[in-house]
Amino acid sequence: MPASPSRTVGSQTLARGLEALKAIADARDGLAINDVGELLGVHRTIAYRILNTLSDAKLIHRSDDNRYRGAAGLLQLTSAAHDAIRAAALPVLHDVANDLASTVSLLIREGNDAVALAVVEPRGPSYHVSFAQGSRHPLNRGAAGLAIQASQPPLSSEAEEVRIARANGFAITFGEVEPNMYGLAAPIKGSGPELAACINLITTRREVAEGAATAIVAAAERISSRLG
Amino acid sequence: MPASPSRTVGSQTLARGLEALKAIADARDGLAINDVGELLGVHRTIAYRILNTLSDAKLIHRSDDNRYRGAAGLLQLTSAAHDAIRAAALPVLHDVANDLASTVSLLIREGNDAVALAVVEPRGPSYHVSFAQGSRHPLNRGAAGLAIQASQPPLSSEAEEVRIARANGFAITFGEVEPNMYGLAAPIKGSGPELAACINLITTRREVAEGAATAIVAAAERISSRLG
DNA sequence: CTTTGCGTGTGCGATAAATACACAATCTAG
DNA sequence: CTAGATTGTGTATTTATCGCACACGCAAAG
Repeated sequence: MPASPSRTVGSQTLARGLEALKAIADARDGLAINDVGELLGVHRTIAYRILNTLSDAKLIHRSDDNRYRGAAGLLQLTSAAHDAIRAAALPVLHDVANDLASTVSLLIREGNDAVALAVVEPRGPSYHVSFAQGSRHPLNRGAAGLAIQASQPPLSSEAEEVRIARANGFAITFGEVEPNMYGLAAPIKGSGPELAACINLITTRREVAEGAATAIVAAAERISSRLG
Repeated sequence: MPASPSRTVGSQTLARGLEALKAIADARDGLAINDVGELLGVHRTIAYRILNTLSDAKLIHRSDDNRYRGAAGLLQLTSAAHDAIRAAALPVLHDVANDLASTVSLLIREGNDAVALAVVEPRGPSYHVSFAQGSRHPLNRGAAGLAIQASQPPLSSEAEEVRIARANGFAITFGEVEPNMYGLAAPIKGSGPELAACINLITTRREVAEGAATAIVAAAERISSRLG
């Protein structure tokens, strides 16, 4: 296999369709056919047929005003593979977020990224930071990446911080993902070899991060036990 | 426009890709390349290229065991158009579900269907019925369809039951969607002309349905007010 | 060690599917 | 009514897809 410097082979039509789908899902007020054609840089009739196919799949819906918006069929796509851990984690995340008045999230490993499966903000009008579910950052940056690696069996190639995190039961970092933000993460054990996960707290206040370790570790263990 | 009896024109490649995407998202333990090829009835290499494109879009992820599973990018597809009403409704739905120990849901109009944007089951080990979010049924069957129509300005063509529902502020039906199930629904007002919605309770017990009307109507109004 | 089998990734010619154009139909505005 | 903007469809052209052939890596068997 000659190391391929080029991009992976794919299919143009599908890629265009997915691009259109994402754009429509993101648009708060829908997109018209011409918007989509322009966005994709293709003839209007191409967009028309792509939109037809997406509509047939119930992933988008054409409203009476001839604009396309995301359809409820998108909700069915939330992967069954992640449903179990999400369902187990959400109530715990809510409790912790409210107790600590901070944003907490559930992250899993996907390739070399940590991605947010769920993000829960504290109830009420407190100041707190947040970020979008589905967002991702590299595994080698931030507390979440350390905790996720620590949730897996030790590797000879792993960094020193991972070993420390595994020994401590949690990881804490500052400014590695976002400037001036503390991250505190604990691995979720027993999530299986194909599902490495952690729970993560993010805050701007040092004293919150340092005082939350036991609560976060306990929450991770509660989630683990709910997975049995 | 001559009434077209044939199917809408679309694009084959995109349709196959979406079919693969749905199958993978549904599979609890992922799919291998050959599974996908067989499922689509196409050559393995076609599936391979489709899966590449879906992976590039971060909608699926290829794990170390070479199986494809739904990726967290799917979460980003939840339509921005529905985010506002979902976020406004979810806490209210939780409260009502627990208070009444019944499954409650948020439904919106999509064409001639009512589709479930959110389904919340009561906490705890009580007996209750449920159904999947994203599922749909025709607008002209069940309490939800009546309530959704009642949330819109009156039409001359609308059924008598819709007028009654609008006058009462809620609708109640029995066995129209599922046998032996009571449905109780209240329109959510002020959701805009392109977003007709209702809140719906489903139960097997007549006394629960009949006693819940005021609570459901109040919940619908709480959601309305949270949309301002 | 070699052989066999299985699964993955890629190059390439044939062809079916996507593309872009032309035109019809519909609606709104003036 | 005309003019313009938008949507939908038939159709020739062409390009992206298709499906095969083959190379590669790995693991179990001989």
